[in-house]
Amino acid sequence: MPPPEPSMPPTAAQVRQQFIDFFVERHAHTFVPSSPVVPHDDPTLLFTNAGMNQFKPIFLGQADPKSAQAKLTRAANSQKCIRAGGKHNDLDDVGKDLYHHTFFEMLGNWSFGDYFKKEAIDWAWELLTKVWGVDPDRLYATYFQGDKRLGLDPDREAWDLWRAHLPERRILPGDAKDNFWEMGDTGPCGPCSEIHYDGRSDAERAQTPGDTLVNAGHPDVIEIWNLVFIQFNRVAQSGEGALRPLPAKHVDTGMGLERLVRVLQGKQSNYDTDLFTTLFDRIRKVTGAPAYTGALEDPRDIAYRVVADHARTLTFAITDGAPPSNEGRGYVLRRILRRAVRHGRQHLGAPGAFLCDIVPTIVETMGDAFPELRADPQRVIDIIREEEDSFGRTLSAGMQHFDDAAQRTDAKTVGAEDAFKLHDTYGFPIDLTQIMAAERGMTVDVAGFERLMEEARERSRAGGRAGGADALALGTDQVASLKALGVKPTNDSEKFTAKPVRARVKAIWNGTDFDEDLRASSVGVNDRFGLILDKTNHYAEMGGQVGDTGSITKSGAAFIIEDTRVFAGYVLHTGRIKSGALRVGDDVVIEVDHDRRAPIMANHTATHLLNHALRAVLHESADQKGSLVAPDRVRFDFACAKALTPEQITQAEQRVRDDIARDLPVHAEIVPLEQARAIKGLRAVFGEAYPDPVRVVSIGPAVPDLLANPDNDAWLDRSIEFCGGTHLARTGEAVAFAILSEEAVAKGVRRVTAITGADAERAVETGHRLLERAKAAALRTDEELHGVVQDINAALETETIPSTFRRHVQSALAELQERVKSAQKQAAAAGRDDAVAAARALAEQGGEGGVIVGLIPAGSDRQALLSAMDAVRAKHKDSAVLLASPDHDAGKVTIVAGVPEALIKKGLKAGDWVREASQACGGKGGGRPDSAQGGGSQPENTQAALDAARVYAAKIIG
RNA sequence: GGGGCGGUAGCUCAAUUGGGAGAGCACUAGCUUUGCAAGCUAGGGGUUGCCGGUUCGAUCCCGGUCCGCUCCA
Repeated sequence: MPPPEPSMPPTAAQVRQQFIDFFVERHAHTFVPSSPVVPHDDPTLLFTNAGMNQFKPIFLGQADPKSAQAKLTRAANSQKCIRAGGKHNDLDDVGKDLYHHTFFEMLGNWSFGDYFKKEAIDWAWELLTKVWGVDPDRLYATYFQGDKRLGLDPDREAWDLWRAHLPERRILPGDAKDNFWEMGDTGPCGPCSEIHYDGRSDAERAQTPGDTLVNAGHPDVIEIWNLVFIQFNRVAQSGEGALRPLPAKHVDTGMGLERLVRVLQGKQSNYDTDLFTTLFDRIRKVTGAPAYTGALEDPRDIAYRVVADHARTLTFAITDGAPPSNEGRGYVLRRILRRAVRHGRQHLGAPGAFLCDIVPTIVETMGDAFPELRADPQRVIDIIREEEDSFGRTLSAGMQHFDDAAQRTDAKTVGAEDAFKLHDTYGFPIDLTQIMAAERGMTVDVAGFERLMEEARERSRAGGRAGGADALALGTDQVASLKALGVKPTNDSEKFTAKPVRARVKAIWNGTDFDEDLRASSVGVNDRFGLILDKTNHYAEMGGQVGDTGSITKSGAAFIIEDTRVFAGYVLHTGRIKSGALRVGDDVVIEVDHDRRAPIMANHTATHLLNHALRAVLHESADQKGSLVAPDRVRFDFACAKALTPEQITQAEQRVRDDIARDLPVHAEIVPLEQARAIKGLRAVFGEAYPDPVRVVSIGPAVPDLLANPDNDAWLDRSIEFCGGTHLARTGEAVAFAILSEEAVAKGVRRVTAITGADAERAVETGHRLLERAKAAALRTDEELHGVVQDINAALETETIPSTFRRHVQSALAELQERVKSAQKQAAAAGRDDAVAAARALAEQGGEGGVIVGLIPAGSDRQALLSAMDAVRAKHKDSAVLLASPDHDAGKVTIVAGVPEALIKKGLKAGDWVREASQACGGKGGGRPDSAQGGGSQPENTQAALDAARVYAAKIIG
């Protein structure tokens, strides 16, 4: 590899490749592709934030000896990293300076018990100065100076090794904070050595020596490479941890690509390298903003940096399976997206959605290094566009609320309540509210806002703790005392057969202490206890399958098991003692409730078939997001952006039915994880950590056949999953299957609820019956139809029926509903005509003294009565009108009244008038002075009400 | 898991002690205009998400439920 021409600095893509080639070709490393930015098997991490993340199991000594990973001795790659929202959070700094990123690449090389300090240092020096031609006079190295308090010696070894390349004055000591690396409170750790680069001008360098600026926050004197030498293991000991030398010493290095490229391209800013300039061009195009000028404080240039950085973060995160959402890491991503959108709209003048249009450029420029970007860029674009649109809507709603709030207060401060509401309800970050306030010369009550935030947090926490259902859970302390008592983890191998088992009582847990005995006579009937036996046939709640119920008996004593759970290997049977007494050491018989277990098994097998069917009908990406396998139903959550179409539901349902009809055998076998993972089409829950060896449940093909030929495409057509649950022997035992509903549970996650067996058969039958009723209803008369439709609707609400039937019944009903509606409308119109006709007749009789009171037959149709009143008042504009209509069927009287301005002045208010009349027929009423309504419950007293109205009006008007 | 907000015409949204469901745009028809993102007039379009309760009367109040947004854990 010849050094590049000085006049032609390498591109970022070349730098990345040269780094990898250097270690792979020249020093026999294995290229291990970057792991996803979303760590799948490390719940402690929000995002992958360092190159070593995927190698953590090796450092921790937890890698499966049979795995490919365990065979690695040297590795190198460029790892995608995101630092946002977690412990390392650079989100707030992005844009404000020239070198922070939420997304960046970490070049790294690793030794796993292979080479150590000498090679790491020599190779780093070789690559930087020989391959890339970095000026050696600008380089500095640091080494660990030791820490007496921690009992650590200086890293003389590193110092000596650096002396081969650098003069003494450029090898600088560093304290434990900078130069001793630890993963956590315990575990592997060791000193590290950093390489710094002085990028200042020659004049500046002559004036101030670089060694005073290393690790001093100077923007041009920067750390570029960190070499970590993992040589100790910190073990927990009373008081403080002690360091033990590791038998296998490791090297873990990390070099930020963006910084390195900046150095190699001779730029003052990471954002001036070709990693970003192409993005800036694109941003300029899609926003129409003036070109990026590289200024530190210009809001427009800040916006450029924010948008470019965030677009990279979002593109990679979504590609790796983490879309923006309303919780967890998805929520961090949503906030990143909104920050970018705000900057783009506010400072770059972006018209509408624009972030999504940057994605293709990222795919283009980085797709070679990260081929996963090319898999489905349109999906990424769609997700971002949808988020942008949805944020736009929230934004305009919030703007409106802000305007109201700003107008409401004459002071110069936006109140804490308003600021909080904007945050809490409209998702306005407090800084956005502050910016908008500043634009109007106002400030925000931030202290009050923080107070309200704290209160809200407190409420949330309090809510999370509610519920005492976990009173019988075993915590770490209880597990420890069980161990101290010599109780061994429960042998639950019989859970798959569920045959009765003879066992011995090992512990009795009352929620507070472990008891020696449990007597029915001395405890309340509702008191619950937890029993631990030496062995069990009960399945403990796990993997979505609910725990078994059953009984524990010996002669003269019976314990009812209401639930089964497992804590650290101890299977806890919780429930109540029904009779007699049980003691620790008793020999008992434990039996599973088969009537409940049988449908659970059917439902679990059906869940697997459903999982497979959904993937076949929808898409590979319809990953399982969770499930509940209960005796009465199956709940299956999976990733899916849109609601399923009725056809898709029907297809998925039919596929499961077909598999049941085929009566396929269900195989389950425990096999090595590595081998199992190779099976084509195997289904594993994303993000779940599986044991090794792992249990494979295969519906159809036998497990040995799978292992013998793991690449066989035929396996794609079968359900093969990692699963520890209980299953049928053959699919035919499930008998029937029906999908009851399909709904959204969160953005991008849908839920299907289904049933099997006799329940499913019944549901189908009920569906048929309702559909028949809906069809038959079409023959009814308009008058009858209303009631019939209501009845079927009510049945639809309460009955359990498959969703396909539900949909058909609903659409049949919708048609009938239209008929009911038009019939009702017609009847109402006819009633109104009659009422108006009667009103005209009444009007002909003339107004006696400006007051017209009369009975109109309009049933309880208030509208008709009001129309009638309008008809009367059209003839007698100056008269006060009160009309009443009895409805003998409903047992009600409806009254309306209207009074002209002149008579209101005389004291006749419509509200009072109506009230007077209503009281005479057992009711109440009220309204405005010019118009009021009322009614009563005694239609036989309608005449009395009218009389009362006449008397009252006469009295007031005189 | 807990909290806040919303759901009204095809679309965007109004509607205060609970008292006759509206506007703009879109749609249909007629008129007008040489042409125009036109103008005028009339009209159609609503289970106020759904279920229940309180009430003489509920878009409005209460309870439940579904959907969407949002904050927190």
